[in-house]
Amino acid sequence: MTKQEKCICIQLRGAARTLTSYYNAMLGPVGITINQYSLLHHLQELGTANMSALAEELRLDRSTLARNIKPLIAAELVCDSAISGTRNKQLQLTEIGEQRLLHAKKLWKKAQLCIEEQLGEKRLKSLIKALAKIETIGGHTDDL
Amino acid sequence: MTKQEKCICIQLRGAARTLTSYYNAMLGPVGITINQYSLLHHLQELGTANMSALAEELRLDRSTLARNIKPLIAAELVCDSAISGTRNKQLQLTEIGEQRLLHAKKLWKKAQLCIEEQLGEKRLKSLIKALAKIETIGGHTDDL
DNA sequence: GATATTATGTTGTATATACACTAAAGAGGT
DNA sequence: ACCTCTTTAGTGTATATACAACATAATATC
Repeated sequence: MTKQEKCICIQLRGAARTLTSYYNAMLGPVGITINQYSLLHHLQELGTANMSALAEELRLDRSTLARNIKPLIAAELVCDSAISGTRNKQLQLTEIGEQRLLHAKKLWKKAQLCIEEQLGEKRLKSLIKALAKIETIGGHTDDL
Repeated sequence: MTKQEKCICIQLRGAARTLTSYYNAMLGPVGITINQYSLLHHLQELGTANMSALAEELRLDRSTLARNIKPLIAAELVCDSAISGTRNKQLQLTEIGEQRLLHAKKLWKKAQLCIEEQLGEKRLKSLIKALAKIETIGGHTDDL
């Protein structure tokens, strides 16, 4: 083997798809995706947040968040408790959202542990480090 | 540090987004995305292929490929040389497609090398291995 | 207080992705 | 030739993602 001829980006994207599919399958019984899980989880951490704050927390574009949050609001897992007439939203989990997240956490943990085992401690550590390094490319070195 | 509390899947997705954005920026001058680059590249390798074969090569759903290939056909980088009335497509690069890919390859190489350098040989190798391991999860152990 | 600037959220457009379904072409068996 | 089963491509729907543009609210500046 001479060089790494295959595109690192494409390989990374492929692995992300595969892993997403795995987590989604594990979360199937709760009826949310891993992406939605992440959104709910971060919102719970924040307690309350407007779109901008939540988007920043999730490292997503505001417009992306606006679209991702729609099905969650429709399913009443998230609500906006802002006073009418104000532009600044007050997003938070609903009761149903809290319960759903609680349930999801168990399944998430199972999935996470399973992947950790499959990878092994050493490979996991180096993976996390490599991913962190990649995140520093092309800009945002702001937080942390 | 006790455990890996952050979701591996979400971290992987984030890194994939970041890296995609980087490759896309590098490919900007050619006017194609890294995803489209991958499509063109694989199609060139195959020479000629129908949708199913190309989708399998790319590890994508046929319907995904159908959508991804549309802008490339519209831009006349890819064409279908099948006889009219036949269902089986004969996809291949056009002249423009070949030229564009040739140009893109140079920029891709630059991006790839830059990332390889940033990661370092050791981290790169372990990353590739971890990604390969992840790809074996949840199914397709068919090829290789 | 009026105006200029910024923050905030949404919409339009485009790519990326998959599952379920449909339509139609091909292949085989009788 | 006719019928069946499979292959092949495309559509509908849904999520995920970002950039550009916009409208309006909030804030700062004068």
